[in-house]
Amino acid sequence: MKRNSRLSLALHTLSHMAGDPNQMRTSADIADHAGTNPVVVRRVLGKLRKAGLLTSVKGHAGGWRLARAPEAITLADVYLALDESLVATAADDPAPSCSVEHALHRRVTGVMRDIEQTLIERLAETTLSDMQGH
Amino acid sequence: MKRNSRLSLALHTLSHMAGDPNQMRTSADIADHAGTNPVVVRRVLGKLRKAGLLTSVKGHAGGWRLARAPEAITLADVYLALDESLVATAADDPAPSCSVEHALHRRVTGVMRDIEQTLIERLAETTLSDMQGH
DNA sequence: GACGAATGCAACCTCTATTGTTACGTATCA
DNA sequence: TGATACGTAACAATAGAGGTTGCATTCGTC
Repeated sequence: MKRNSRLSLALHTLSHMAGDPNQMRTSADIADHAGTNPVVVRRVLGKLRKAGLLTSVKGHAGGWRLARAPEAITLADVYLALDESLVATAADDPAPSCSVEHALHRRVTGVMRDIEQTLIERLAETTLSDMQGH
Repeated sequence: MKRNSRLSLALHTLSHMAGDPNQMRTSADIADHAGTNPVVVRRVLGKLRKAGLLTSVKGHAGGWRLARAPEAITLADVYLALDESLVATAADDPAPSCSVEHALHRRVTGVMRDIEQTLIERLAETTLSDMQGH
């Protein structure tokens, strides 16, 4: 795995879980299927848990499970949970001194923010159960 | 600069050029405005040139200029010229052995490809001249 | 209560991608 | 001929992500 592996891992895992929502899965099992490491899995799934998409149970017979029905989880939920803004630059550049450049800068960041927002709206139209369909 | 700096630099430069398409700009000037380095600028703008969005002139009084009218350059052109697929995993994972996992894998990559395609379509709706309007 | 299994989390290493920088070749125009 | 600017290669420095180990904590079972 290399690029966008977090999003890929999240989608794989969630899609897999959506096929049998009641089954509890351990990070070790998931890591085996994904060809990675339990700690890496817990790292990514921890973000999904914080976003309320998954629940985790500690201790013996513990593991991970969907927190909601697959119909109630959209790809936008997943994308936002991972908190990786693909398009938008997160206010990294210091505001330029020149006022003309400043206006230009605001215009560019505004456009990129719009694009990101549109992408999120499109993602919100697809749920995990939509992905299940053959 | 850190994340998506290439796309950001490209959009800044192109948007700036769209405001006065006939003026020739040197990589040094652009680098000054963008707060970076002439070589970095030439690197990024070289991709835009290969994609036919810019023309460059060597030698004395040389520099960079738009190759087409601002109305004829969309953000999708820019994105594709930079050749950085933000969403799609470029067939990096080896196909899983288990057939069930294989089907799941194809489903997930298909969804990610759709997402990328959606993003590109959205980008194609905005031109450089659209960005000029405040 | 003790033991095993699982998450939660921190620290670290390694690898890769990107940026920044220097240097040099080449082309163009005065 | 000389100044200017692109084109490109090579290298250092940095940042980010994945991988790994270790350990504390929690929960079920014996």
